[in-house]
This record gives sequence, C-alpha cells and structure tokens, in this order.
Amino acid sequence: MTIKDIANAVGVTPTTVSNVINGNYHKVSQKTIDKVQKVIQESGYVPNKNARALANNSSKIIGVIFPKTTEGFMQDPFHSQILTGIEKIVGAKKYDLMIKSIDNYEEIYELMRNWSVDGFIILSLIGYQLPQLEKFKNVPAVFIDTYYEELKYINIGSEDYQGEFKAANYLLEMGHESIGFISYHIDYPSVISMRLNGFKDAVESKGLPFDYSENVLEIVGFDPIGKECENKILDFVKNKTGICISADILAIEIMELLRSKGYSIPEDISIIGFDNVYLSRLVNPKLTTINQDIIAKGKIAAENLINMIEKNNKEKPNIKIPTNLIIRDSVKKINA
Amino acid sequence: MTIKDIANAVGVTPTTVSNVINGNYHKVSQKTIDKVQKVIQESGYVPNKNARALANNSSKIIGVIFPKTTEGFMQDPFHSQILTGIEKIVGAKKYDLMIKSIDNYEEIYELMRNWSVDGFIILSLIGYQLPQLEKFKNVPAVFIDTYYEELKYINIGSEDYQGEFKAANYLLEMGHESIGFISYHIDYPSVISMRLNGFKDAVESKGLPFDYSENVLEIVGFDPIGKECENKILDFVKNKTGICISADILAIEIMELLRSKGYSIPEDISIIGFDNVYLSRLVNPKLTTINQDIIAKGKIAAENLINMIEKNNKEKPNIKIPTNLIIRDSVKKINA
DNA sequence: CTGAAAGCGCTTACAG
DNA sequence: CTGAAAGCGCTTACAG
Repeated sequence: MTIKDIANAVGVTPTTVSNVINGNYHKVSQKTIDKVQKVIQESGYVPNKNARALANNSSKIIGVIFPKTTEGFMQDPFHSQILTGIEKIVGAKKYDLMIKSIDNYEEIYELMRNWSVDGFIILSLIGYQLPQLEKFKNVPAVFIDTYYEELKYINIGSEDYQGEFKAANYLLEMGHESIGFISYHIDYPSVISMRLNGFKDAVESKGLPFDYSENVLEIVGFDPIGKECENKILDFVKNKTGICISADILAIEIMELLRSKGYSIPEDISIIGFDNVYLSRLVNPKLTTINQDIIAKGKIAAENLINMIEKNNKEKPNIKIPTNLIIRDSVKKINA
Repeated sequence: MTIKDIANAVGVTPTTVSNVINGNYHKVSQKTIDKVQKVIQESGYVPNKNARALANNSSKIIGVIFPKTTEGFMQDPFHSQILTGIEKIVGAKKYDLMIKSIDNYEEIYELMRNWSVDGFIILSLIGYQLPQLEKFKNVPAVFIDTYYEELKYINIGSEDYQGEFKAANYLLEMGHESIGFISYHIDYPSVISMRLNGFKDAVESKGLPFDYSENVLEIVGFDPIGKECENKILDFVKNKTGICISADILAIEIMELLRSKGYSIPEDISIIGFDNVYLSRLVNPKLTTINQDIIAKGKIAAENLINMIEKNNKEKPNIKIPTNLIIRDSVKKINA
C-alpha cells in the first residue's frame, strides 16, 4: 500500500493524495479529501517514513545520546526516568525515538546524517567538548545537566544549588553546627559543584566557617566500598554531627557503611541525600533528601527540543526544575 | 556528500561506489576499491540510511516495544537493565535502536512499516494477544518473559521455576517448616506463576503440605501499602517463619512494613526475595535473594533477534537464563 | 570490471 | 483544484 495505490483507487494523482495526507487542504476540494481519507482508512495505509525523510531531509526522529560506559548506563535509575519522560512527550508529539550510546561526538553527527534526525537530547556528556563539533552546529539539541558557560544549546538542569542549600540549611536549623559534604569526584562546573556551592553558602549564611579540606570529602571509585575509602569516610565523619551527601545512592551506601561500624542513624550522625530515588524511602531509617521530578525533567527536555524544531526557536534558555526538601527519618534535632 | 559526489571525485559511477561501500569487492578492481575508500575517508561521507532503507526495504533498525503504562515503564530497574543489554548488542552489530511505548498491537505493525524495521523485541506484553496480528506474522520478533504455549516467537525468560525452587528449598534447608509465598497479582501463565510452581514443588518435595489459601498471599495495588493490604500481610505472616517474595522490590517494601510493626528480620521472620536488584544489598538486613543477570537477558534477546534477521533463522527456541541463590542476611537458621 | 537506467515511496515547485 | 515531472540518495538487475 503506497500513495500511488491510493491515488489509483480514488482516481487522482499521488500529488493529491500527498496533499491530503499532509493536511494541505486548501489545495484539494472537500470532495476529494473525503474520498482519499476514506480509502486511506479502509486500506490501512501506513506511510513509508524513510521515503518521507528522504524527500524532506527531515525524519521526525529524536535521538537520545548517552555515553558508552563500561557497566551500562540506563541502569542508573536517574537516566531511565529521564528516558521515561522523554519517550512520553516524543510519542505524544508523533515523533519517533532513537537511542544510542556513543564513544565520541562524531557519532552524533553520523546518526544525524544517517537518518536526518531532527534533534538530539544529550545526557551526561561533557559540554565543553561539543562546540568543537562544527558539523553539528545547526542541529537542534538539548542538554541535560550540562553546565558550560559557553553552552550554545539549551540546558535542562535542576535547582542544584538551591536544593543543596535547603539540605544544608535544614541540618543547620536542626541544630547541627559541624556538618560536611560528601560526593563522588567533582567536576567544575557540574551538577555536583553547584550542589557544593549551595552547601557552602548555607554554611556561611549562618556565620559558620567553611573550609574545603575540613568540610568536603571527595571520594573516588566507591562502588563497592574500598578499604582506604572506608577509612576516609569514617575519619571525615568523626567530628561531625550531620552530613550532606550529593546523591541518594551514595548516601545509602554510606549509611550501610556507618551502620556496619556501629553507628546508629540518626542518633549518632544525621544524613541527608539528594535525588529522592525510589529506594530512599525504603531504607532504614528512611532517608531525608532533596526531591527533583526527574520524569518532568525528561518531559521538559523533549518539549523544548520539539519547540526548537517546529518553531525554529533560536532561544537557548537555561531551564532549572525545582528541588524541594523531603523530611524523613535520617536527621535528628540537636538541642542547643 | 552523497555517493554521487564520491563517484564524481573518483571518476566512476555511483554503482561502483555503492559496490565498494557494500563490500561487493568481487565486482570491483582493487585499484578502484582503494581510490573510492580513500575519498570516502577523506570526505567524511556518511550514508543516508533512509535512502538505503527505501531501496532495500530493510533498515537495520531494531524496535523495542513496551506497554504505555500510566506511571512510566522504564522506571522499573528491570526494564532499564534489559534495555542496557539490548543497546549494547544492537550497537555492536551496527544496528540502530528505536524504542516505543504502545497502547495496542497495531502500533507495532505501523512502526514496522514506517521505517522498514527489521525486527522487534517486545517487553512485558501479553503474549496471547499478539498472534491475532496477522500482518505482523513475518517479522522477526523476540519476546521477553512472555509465557504463552502457542507462542510463535522466541521467548527469552529466566529459570523462574528453578530459581524459586532454590529459594524455597533454602528456607526449608535452614530449618523452616512453615513458609509462605507473597506476590503481586498472579497471571497464568507468567513469570510469577512459574515462580509459584517452583515454590510449591520445593515444599512438596520435602513431604510438607501445600495449600494455596494457606501458603500463598496474592496482593493487589500495593504501592504504597494500603491499610487492608497491611493487615493481610501481617495476618499471613503470623504463623510462618519464612517467606518467599516474588520480587525484591516487594520484599523490601514488606520488610519495611514488618519492621515498622516491631518485627525484627531475620530473628522473627526470614525473608527471601527474587531478582537481586541493586538495592537488595543496601537494605538492612541485606536481602537474601535469587539472582538473574538481566543485562545478559537483554543481550541474549538482541543476539537472538539479530540472528533471526541475518541468518533467516526460523527456529523459535525458548531460552531461559540461569538463576542462582545469593545468600545474605535476611534468612536465619532454625535449630531443629 | 564498469556503467546506464530503473526503482524504492514520498514531496514539491510548476503549469494548467 | 489537479496533475506531470523531477528529485531525495540509495541499490540492483542487466548489458557490455
């Protein structure tokens, strides 16, 4: 079943059928429109989008790009939720979705040329590398969580700074005066460095001193916990009553470590996470954390991208979705 | 940059360039091959796959299909891991990946015709509905976790029966004599009903009685825990020392419930899960469970599908990946 | 070994 | 309002 078959069945030309399919109704009489639509219905015609893309140099395909990491990327619940949000909008807007993990940026360009992909959503890549890809310049693209001052593309992020500020501030308001921030490796600028800034400013806003070597612990290769890493954490925690941890997953690992060393939470030490992942309410104690609506983030990314594509929108806003404190059981109040 | 441009640059025709690109070397002189490849390299030529698909009626696109559920599907860590495995193989074999959530089966057919998709991996759909889709008959397709006796397609599952047998058997060997099985709604046949069979047979293999109403609790709408549901669980658990739960996520929810009601695990009651999800080792106590390599499952699905496509393999094997017991801390030994 | 030509299914100026 | 024709970038019998 092709446009030509429909044209023959109705007694018109492919041009006319095409015009009906594409909604160019002002070029076709109502009578013809009706006849064509009837045959399309009855025949179960399905358009060949390869042909369409070839003729249009546009596919209505959105590409989602993520880095090819050793242990698989989608495993991270964060990314699968992002993808859930993206898929919803992309489907609703009648686009198709391709996903691809890549080793280097040239592959984005390749995918774009392969299928005349109309736009990209780029997850967790390092922003400052992309602008080098000149060939990629005119493609609509949206980044997620990419902080890069010269970013030529829309970035969809979260209120990381504000969220961590709220987290630290909550600890402080609960009477904690000696608090710390633990994170995986910190890139600058990045989601994590923003969170660290929020932490720092909250501490200083209370007139307390902030000193990197005293208040911040950056750990590497922590999955699963290595011995020297354990000791660093135990050491860091010793003189503190509350800890902000840059991600729930890490917070949960650390809670597990502390528990195994005889700490009880929050009696001995208070913990606050970030992300509000599914399991954060299932651990014991239930984790106090900062919530962000990650599915919404994926949706917003897709909506913005499709707007850029369809409205030829040239604006490059920097969007941040809100973050808010979720109080559960891992922080205790300290009486002054 | 098209094939034609390359042909002009080298001084041959598009036919020849096409033959080089497609590896039909026996049709081209080595000298020409070299010249063409050199220009392809230098020009950064990227093939237009829409044109290729149009000419070939084959796209080298694999479609991954999953149901459009209210709350988003990929959120389930199970599915995102499957997708991780699929994406790895699909990429390695130089295919492209489209993903789509659907409401009804016609959409699979539509996607297939739209892009000349070469094959599908179908997640969590209800098998017995698909064979109705006559149009879909000749498309290579692989199901995941679909039990349907008349299945006309390959199914990639796990040793669900054997896994749950091992789980129940472990409880029994640890001295538990009164044990139960808790699950969400059970379809027949399904992954869960297989697990239930394994449980039942393990119990009976020890000469112990199995009675559905006594040994099985099927719960509905358990997220988050409703009041009447709580009571059912507490009631069910009362006269038992060990519980097999059909999924880690549910096991973790139930552990949380029991803990809140004053139970201590495993002292008061032993729990064993299924899946070995990431968080199962992060809860307290660490969850004893049945492991299955879900990423491998995705890989196997993709490998089988691509084999069907490329080798025109008509076999429809029923593959089951192994399951094995992971002993952690949520089961205690009962002294006889 | 090489090339001319038709075809895949669509779109889009352009003419009438 | 309708249609004839060229074109999108490939592939593939077929002829030489």
